[in-house]
Amino acid sequence: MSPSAKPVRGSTTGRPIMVLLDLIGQRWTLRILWELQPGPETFRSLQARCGGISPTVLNTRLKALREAGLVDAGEEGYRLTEDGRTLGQQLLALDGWAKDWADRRRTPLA
Amino acid sequence: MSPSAKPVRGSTTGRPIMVLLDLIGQRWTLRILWELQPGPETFRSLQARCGGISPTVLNTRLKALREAGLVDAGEEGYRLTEDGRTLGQQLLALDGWAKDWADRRRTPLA
DNA sequence: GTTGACGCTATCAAATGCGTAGCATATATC
DNA sequence: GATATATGCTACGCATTTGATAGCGTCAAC
Repeated sequence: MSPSAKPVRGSTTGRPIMVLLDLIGQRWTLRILWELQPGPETFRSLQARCGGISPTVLNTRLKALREAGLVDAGEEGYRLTEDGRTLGQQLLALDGWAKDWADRRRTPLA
Repeated sequence: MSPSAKPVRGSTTGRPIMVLLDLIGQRWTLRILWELQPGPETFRSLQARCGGISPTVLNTRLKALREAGLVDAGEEGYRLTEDGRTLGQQLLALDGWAKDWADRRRTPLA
């Protein structure tokens, strides 16, 4: 049986956004995508970059990300696919948002 | 002591993006933000919208989201704050991306 | 042949999430 | 006052997920 035969946690609609939210709403998934943005990483270097994430979880996440077509494994290790990179763009936008958000939180009333 | 004194899971850097990734990289968090976008919801209606999420988790997430300043509770129930709405904008962008992504996955080679 | 790095699995404990029941409050209806 | 309904939310016990640690099998260097 396919190991990707999970019925999608949060929803049964199959709507892409729900599938995506399910995927990235798992611990470490977004972080892994984030850390892969600069370039390929080996399993162990990626593990280090993610602050010592356990190999069990890292491997599970990498499997899911590969099945989702966001990551693949080449000679240089794991890297983002084309889709992974465009999703990474969205994360960069989030990064900008997060900075403003943090500023706003430090200065409760603008 | 503040109940928000969690040391931030994924990272200890305190970088806003990491704080954000930690927050939204929890099951249901993104989904809740997503469901609140159209307008305020009561605890129970929100629970229903999220496909029967357990009240335990819903309450935990709502607390975190309120502490993060993304959600607040008014007369009409829970609703997005200004920050929550702008983050919601990012999610809308993600929605668009997810649709394209799903299309691409159905058509392996464009 | 030993040392080191690699990807990854095994094992078990701890944290998190879930389903169900139900409390306390409020409002409305009798 | 008793009953009914809806609210937000907590308690409990079990299931799933995550986590830390150890270590295997492979490979290249030495």
